[in-house]
Amino acid sequence: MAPMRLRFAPSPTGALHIGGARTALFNWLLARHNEGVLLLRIEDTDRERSTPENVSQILDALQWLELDWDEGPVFQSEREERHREVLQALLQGGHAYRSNATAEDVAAYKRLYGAERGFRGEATAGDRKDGAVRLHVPDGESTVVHDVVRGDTRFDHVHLDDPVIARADGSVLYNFAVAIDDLDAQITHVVRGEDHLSNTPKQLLVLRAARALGIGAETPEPVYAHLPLLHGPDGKKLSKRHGAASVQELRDAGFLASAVRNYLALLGWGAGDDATFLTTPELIERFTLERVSRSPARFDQVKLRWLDGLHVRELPVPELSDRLLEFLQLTDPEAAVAAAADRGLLEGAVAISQEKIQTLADFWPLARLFFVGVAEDRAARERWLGEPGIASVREARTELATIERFDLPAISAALEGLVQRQGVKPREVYQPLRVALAGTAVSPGIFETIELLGREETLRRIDATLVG
RNA sequence: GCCGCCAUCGUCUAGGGGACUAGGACGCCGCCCUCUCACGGCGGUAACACGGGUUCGAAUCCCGUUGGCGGUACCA
Repeated sequence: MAPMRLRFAPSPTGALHIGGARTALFNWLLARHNEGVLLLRIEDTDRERSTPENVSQILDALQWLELDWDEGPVFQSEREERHREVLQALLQGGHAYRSNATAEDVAAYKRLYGAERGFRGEATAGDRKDGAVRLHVPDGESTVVHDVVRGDTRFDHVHLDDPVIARADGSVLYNFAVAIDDLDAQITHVVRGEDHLSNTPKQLLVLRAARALGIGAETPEPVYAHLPLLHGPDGKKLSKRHGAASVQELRDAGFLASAVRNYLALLGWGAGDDATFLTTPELIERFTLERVSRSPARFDQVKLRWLDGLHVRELPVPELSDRLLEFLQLTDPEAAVAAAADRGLLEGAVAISQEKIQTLADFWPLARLFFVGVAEDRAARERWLGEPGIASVREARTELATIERFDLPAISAALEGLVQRQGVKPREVYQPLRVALAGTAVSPGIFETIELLGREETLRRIDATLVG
């Protein structure tokens, strides 16, 4: 059996949005699940908006998501010659024609014939070469789109305008380019957002006109699958307003790529049982088009945070440390330098912070005390370092200075003993100590923190507190 | 306006005529654990948009209404 051939075809009009990322992911999962081929095609026929910066943004986003492709990237703009060739064939074969009709003409037509009749242009007389190229839509017929997730949808031609497939200057438009490019690339499955469902009959019409002329006649029509759209938490179209709307923003907010893949896969697709935490190999193993749903989903960052926490906890410490370093380099270069200075310390801090963070962004506020010293938090000092707090820290210092081996069991035994002897609540001892060592009221476990800091540094910070 | 798609807890979803007094997850609330923050455990809150059919029986099938979204560009 011929391999499944899929494509992801973003238009570089800005950052890769979450919806686009989801489409890329589904194509990728499908390709990997079926051992097929994934083609990356950049749809840059819109010269105004397609900039090199936008292209690299998309490539960066895919790379970060760890979604690779097997062929391409193919730039649609580089296929101009082929497009003109097929366009000529369509023109000569009588499937398309030049029309001088302007937008105003079309509007006038609709006023005249009512909104239920699609626009049919007049072919420009003689051999004049000006005017846009329109595809001839056969009247009185209809085109049925067979869609794997939606079933059959019939589009009656009466309602369809003869679509403009090329500008007056001969450059082709989206619905033409897509059909020809998919045909030439022998794409077997077109998987994309539902916003393209209404475009599909036009593309099918282009495809069939070309095939009628013998162009790609041996290539079967692709199978279509239109994915439900993604909306913001308010049900409206996803935008910056909703927080992170692009892959870059997700990365900068400290999410793990594996968690983003996991979460995105759950939007419009379900494993069937109640599996929620799914590793990427599991996603590949279980993903099928048949389980894609038809209704739109909302992007909810709260659930993504939860899922990210699960993925953080699954990562081996060395790997999580690498991710953390990458993240800090991106968002806080100074912190990155400090964190990278001592690998052992970094991994120690990561190990005792791992189950307390949900995203990479949560790490530094919790563990900065190991790398850049005591923080300035007035409220924490006032709350915990009053008379009794200071007294308690002084007691703790004596304990910590005298234990033999400065390790976790000894430290916890010493401090627990102190709590018992003083007959106070544990927090009355631990919180002042925490503020003395971290400067803040939040840190990893106090015993673990002290052990990692080491006796010398622990006592030094305590002394600084007692003096100050 | 016209054409089309969609419609189960606040959110993601399971469900595809009787197994549904509708299941799971996130969130939220309460309790437990507890040195902070988290994690974890237990319990709770909460939905079949509405109206007609079809059927012995409908969340599941059909029609309509409403709502949301998409398309209707010499954008993609």
